[in-house]
Amino acid sequence: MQQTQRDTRTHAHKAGGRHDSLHANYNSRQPLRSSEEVERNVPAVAAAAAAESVSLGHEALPRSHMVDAPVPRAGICAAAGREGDQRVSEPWQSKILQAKGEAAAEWSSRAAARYPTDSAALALFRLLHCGSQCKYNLLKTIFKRAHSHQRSVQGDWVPSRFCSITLGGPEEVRGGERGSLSLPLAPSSPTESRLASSLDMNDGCQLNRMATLDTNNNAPGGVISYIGSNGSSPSRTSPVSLCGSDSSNGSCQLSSQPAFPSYFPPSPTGSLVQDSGRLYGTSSTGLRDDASPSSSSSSSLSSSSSSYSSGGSPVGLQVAMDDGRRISPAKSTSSSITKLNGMVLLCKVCGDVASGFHYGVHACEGCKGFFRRSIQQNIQYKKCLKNETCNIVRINRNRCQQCRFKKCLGVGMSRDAVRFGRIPKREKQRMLAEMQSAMNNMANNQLSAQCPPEGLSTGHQQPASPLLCHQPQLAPRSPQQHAASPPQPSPCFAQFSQQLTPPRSPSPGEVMEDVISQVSKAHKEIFVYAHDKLATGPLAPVGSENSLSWESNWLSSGYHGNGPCHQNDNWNSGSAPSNTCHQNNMNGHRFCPSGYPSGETDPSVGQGCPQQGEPRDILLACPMNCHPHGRSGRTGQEIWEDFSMSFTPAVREVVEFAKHIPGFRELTQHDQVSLLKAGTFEVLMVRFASLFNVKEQTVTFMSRTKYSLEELWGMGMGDLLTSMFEFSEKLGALGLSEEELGLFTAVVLISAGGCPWA
DNA sequence: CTGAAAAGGTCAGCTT
DNA sequence: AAGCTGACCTTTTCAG
Repeated sequence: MQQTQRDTRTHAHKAGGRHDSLHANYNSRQPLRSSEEVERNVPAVAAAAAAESVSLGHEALPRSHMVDAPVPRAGICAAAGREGDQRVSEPWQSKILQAKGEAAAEWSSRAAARYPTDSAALALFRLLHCGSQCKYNLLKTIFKRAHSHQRSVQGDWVPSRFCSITLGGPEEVRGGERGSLSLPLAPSSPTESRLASSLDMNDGCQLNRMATLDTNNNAPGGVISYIGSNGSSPSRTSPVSLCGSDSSNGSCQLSSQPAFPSYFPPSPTGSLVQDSGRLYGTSSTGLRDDASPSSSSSSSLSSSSSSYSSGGSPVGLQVAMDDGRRISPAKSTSSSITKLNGMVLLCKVCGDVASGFHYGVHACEGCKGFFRRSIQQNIQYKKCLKNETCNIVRINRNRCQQCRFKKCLGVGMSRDAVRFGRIPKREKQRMLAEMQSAMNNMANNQLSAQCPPEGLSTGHQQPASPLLCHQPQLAPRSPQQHAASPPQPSPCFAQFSQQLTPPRSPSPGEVMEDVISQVSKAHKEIFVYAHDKLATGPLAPVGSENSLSWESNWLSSGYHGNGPCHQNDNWNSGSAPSNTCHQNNMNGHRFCPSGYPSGETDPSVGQGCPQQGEPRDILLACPMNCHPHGRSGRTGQEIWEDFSMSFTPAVREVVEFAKHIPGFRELTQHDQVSLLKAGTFEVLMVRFASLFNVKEQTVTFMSRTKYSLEELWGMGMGDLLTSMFEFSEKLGALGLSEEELGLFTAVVLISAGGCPWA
């Protein structure tokens, strides 16, 4: 059959050229792009727009909404079977729950009305709002993706959420064939994960620079290899060079890039590039205006880069350095090597020399062809004999097709790039215009049927559509533009349109895979410390290299001991918070308490926040806080500022992550804020779990200081401390992969504030 | 218009 | 012998 197809294609090609072939180019498929088809993709596009804009960012989600508001009883409290913080006001709880109910109802009805066929967004809607069974199935899916190490999912764990995560008991369930695009796969084994984690530090887009490619080759050039699960795939997709021995050649040129990756493969989350640039006060250098992969792979990645004739395997490969040295390319002259600052980029799938940026990742010709054939011919590969744990490297990449394909998807190769090919820019704009128009119409219809969404305390005019309201983050547009012209596609938006859900009706499995893909990818890329701490199976020992890398990420991503280095940070723009009562709210969870030495009363209770001049009494026992005891010479307000700012990046990441959950941005801002208010703390609890060393009964803070249980009790950490230890133990015992943790986090966030399983 | 980059196509050689 | 791989090639798109 495959041969038949192949022959057909070949014949067609020979007879009438590529445009007559089965896989004719995009132009021949243009008729498929009807407005309805486009509209079906609106959720995905909206997600892209969400990625692009940051309406729920700083302006739209002021501190008063994010932190000051009392958070409903955290699921974490229930994690240990304890009562939640009774100080959380009932009115707030009911408000949140009501908001959630409204959100869910509206969400579901809206989704059902708009998208009669499954879309990525709808799939998640359904999963999260169609009832307990669906939720249960989702979580089963998560755990079916568990890897070969032992774990268990107790049958009744879902209803009580965290508290039901149990220890022990093997469950050997492997997921089926993956069908997602840009799906970051988890490392194939905990050992590999930990290894990768230990390597993949700081910038999350670590590259392994091998000084030489060939022991016989003294070329000082290097290879940029992606370090990942299998030693060749990255935890991130961003190639950032490390300083090498030939640093004079600019191998450190990228060292000024933010720790938060400034380069992502084309995907919805490609917007992170821009967002991160804004958030972390650094300019994004990885993308040109349209964020096309080409630019990211070559144009910007390596201003000094060049493609030159070479090819072949790393063995014997001759590397041309920037100084022009070139040593006898081993193979033909048509295959090129992708270089970055004089170093060779390797295939993310197998570690071979990458020939370019193919389907969203740097890949070799072999993997490119393999992936293309897999998609074009929809090949169902034989099941892996090794439980899908094959390590895909150059020398054995042909041994297991299933694992190779899985790896291709895992490192971010896009199915849609194969399906659609390259989409002309004008076509992207046309599609965007149609989508925008559709969104406008829907928004108008909604507005006519309901009251305008509750405005946030931003002072901005509330746009009708979440999609539209995100535009202010982009270049200002004239009223005429708003009224008449379709919006100029934002860079990442435009890029994402190239990877839309295909016009055909995807199978439910594919839809789910796409949703999972988006969520897990967002989780992987947004939470800068996700992959090296939490996603690698059992929790890494606190204080280990991993935990330091986690902290390094935080530190390098904008936070420093002396305060944040963010720019355009409207939450914590460097000014002293006029109202720091959010700490008291956090204190309500007794996790980040304003602890006071025993015998002293907490002056902040009922009186607002500590005033200047009383720093000696302030204890902020939160892992995020580098200086829980404060520092000499600092006023109480400054200490609170420190603490506030140390928390900001974490909260921001949660918000960013939420925006990347398919369909989340379809909610009204009110609902989004409600969910975030309810869920941010819970998500952070999940993330903090890795800082709790159950065995040693210690917690490692941002300051890299390890505190014992007794010390923490002394700081005023309450019952939540115990709960967190229990939760950390249970969560860690699951050994969730990064992908699983991402899905879990999404569920926690969207289900926050109450039991979602009821 | 041109060059670069990324897409799809081809087919000799390899593996099963 | 059939199927697969991947190096090489052609085509298409886009930025300058």
